[in-house]
Amino acid sequence: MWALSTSPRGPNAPFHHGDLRQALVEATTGLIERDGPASVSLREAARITGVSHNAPYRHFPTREALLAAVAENGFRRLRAAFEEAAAAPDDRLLALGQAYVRFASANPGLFRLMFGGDVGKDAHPDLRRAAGEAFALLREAGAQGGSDAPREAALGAWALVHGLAHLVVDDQLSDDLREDAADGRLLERIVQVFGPRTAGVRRRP
Amino acid sequence: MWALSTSPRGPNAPFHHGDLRQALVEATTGLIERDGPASVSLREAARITGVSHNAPYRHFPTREALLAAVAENGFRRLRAAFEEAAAAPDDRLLALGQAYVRFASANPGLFRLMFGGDVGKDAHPDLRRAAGEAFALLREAGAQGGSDAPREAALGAWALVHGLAHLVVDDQLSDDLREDAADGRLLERIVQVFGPRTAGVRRRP
DNA sequence: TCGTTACGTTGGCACCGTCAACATGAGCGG
DNA sequence: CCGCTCATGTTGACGGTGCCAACGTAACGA
Repeated sequence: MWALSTSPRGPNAPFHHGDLRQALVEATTGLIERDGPASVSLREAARITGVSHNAPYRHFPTREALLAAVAENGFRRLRAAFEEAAAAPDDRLLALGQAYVRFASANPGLFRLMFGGDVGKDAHPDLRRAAGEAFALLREAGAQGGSDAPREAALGAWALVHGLAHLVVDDQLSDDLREDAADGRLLERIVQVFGPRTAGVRRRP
Repeated sequence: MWALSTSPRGPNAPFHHGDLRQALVEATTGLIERDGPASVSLREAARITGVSHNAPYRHFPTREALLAAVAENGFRRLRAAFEEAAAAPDDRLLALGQAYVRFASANPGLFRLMFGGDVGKDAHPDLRRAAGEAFALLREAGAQGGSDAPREAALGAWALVHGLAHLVVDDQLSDDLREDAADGRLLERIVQVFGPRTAGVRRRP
C-alpha cells in the first residue's frame, strides 16, 4: 500500500529536493508500517528519500519530531475517516466506532505510533491539537447518546472501541476475529449484547 | 518503587554474579518504567547490574529476548493480581477489571511492553504461555456472565477494560480521570451506565 | 548583480546491538 | 586433593544510529 521509495532521485538529481519534508513523512510512514515504530530510522528514511543522512535535520529537530509529524498526519487521516463515517444514515456512533477499528486494522503501525506513547504529546503541541480535532466528532456523537451520565457513557464507548482497536493491532485476536473486527461486523455484534444500559438504544431491531 | 541498582557490586566483586539473569530482568524493569520500553538499552541494564556489556548475552540471545523475559514476568504479576481480585466477595468481573486497570496504572511502562507489540509473542512461546495463563481467570469469569452471546460479551468486557487501561498508560485522560481510573472508581461508574445488555448479570446484589 | 539565507552534504562523536576470542573459577571425576 | 571441563563473565571490534559542527550550493530579493 505504501511505496517505500517516494521518488528515486537519480544520481544527478537537483540539489534541492522540492518537498523533502513531505517526502520524509511519507517514507517514514512506509517504514513504520513495515518494521514497526520502534525500529524506524532517520537515516533509512533519508536513504529512501534519496538525500544525505543529515538532510532531515533541516526539517525536523529530532527523530521524535519526525515521528510526531507522521502521527499528526495519521490523526488528520483518522479525522477524515470519521467525517466520512459520520455521514452514514444509520447509527452514527456505531459507524464512528467501526471507522476507528477499520483505521487501526488498515494502519496498525501508524495506529501504534499515534497511541503508543512513544512520541509524547506534551512535547509536540501540534500533535495534541491534531488528535483533539480528530476526536471532536467522536465526543460530539457520544454526548448526544441520551444517557443520564453522558461523560461515563462516552468514555465507555471510547474505551471499548479503543481497546478493540488495540487488541487488533497488537495481535491479540484469533485470525477470524481480527477479520471480523476489520470490517466492523465484530463491533456490531459486541454492541448488540454490550452497550449503554439506558432505555431504547437498541438500533435496527 | 523500583530501585535501579539491584546490587551495586563493588569493584572487587566476585567473578560470578550469582543470579545475573534475575538481576537483569529487575534492572530492565526499572529502566522500562523510567524511560519507556523503546529506549531501554541492554548495555545500560548491564551497567546497572555491574557486569560487562556482553554478559547479558550469556542469558539472553538478544535484546528482545530480555524484554520478553521482563514482559513474561509482568504477566505473572498480572496473574497474581487477578487471583487476588478474584477472591473478592462482590462482583468478580468488575473486580478483575479494576485489577487490570490498577495494574496498568501502577506499571505503565511494563504494561506498554506487555501489550505494545514490540516483543512479538510468536517468537517467544514462553511469553505467549504466560499471557494465556494470566487471562485464564478473566476468560473464565467472562464466560459465566450468563449472556446469550458469551463470546461477544466477554470480548466486549475485555476490550472495554483493555481500552481504558491503554487510555491511562498512553496519557489520554485528564488528571482527575486518570486518578479515578487508577483506584477503580471510574470503571465502576462506567459499568453502571455501560455494560452487558442481558438481564440479571448483577451478581450478589 | 550580488549578498543573504534556506537547504543539503561531508565528517565526526558517542552509544547501541551483536559477534568472536579470551579469561575465570565452580564443580566434578579421579 | 588435583586437574579438567565448561558455564559464566570480559575485552575488543564492527556496522548502524541519533545528533553536532563545518562547509557547499543555489534560490531569491535588494
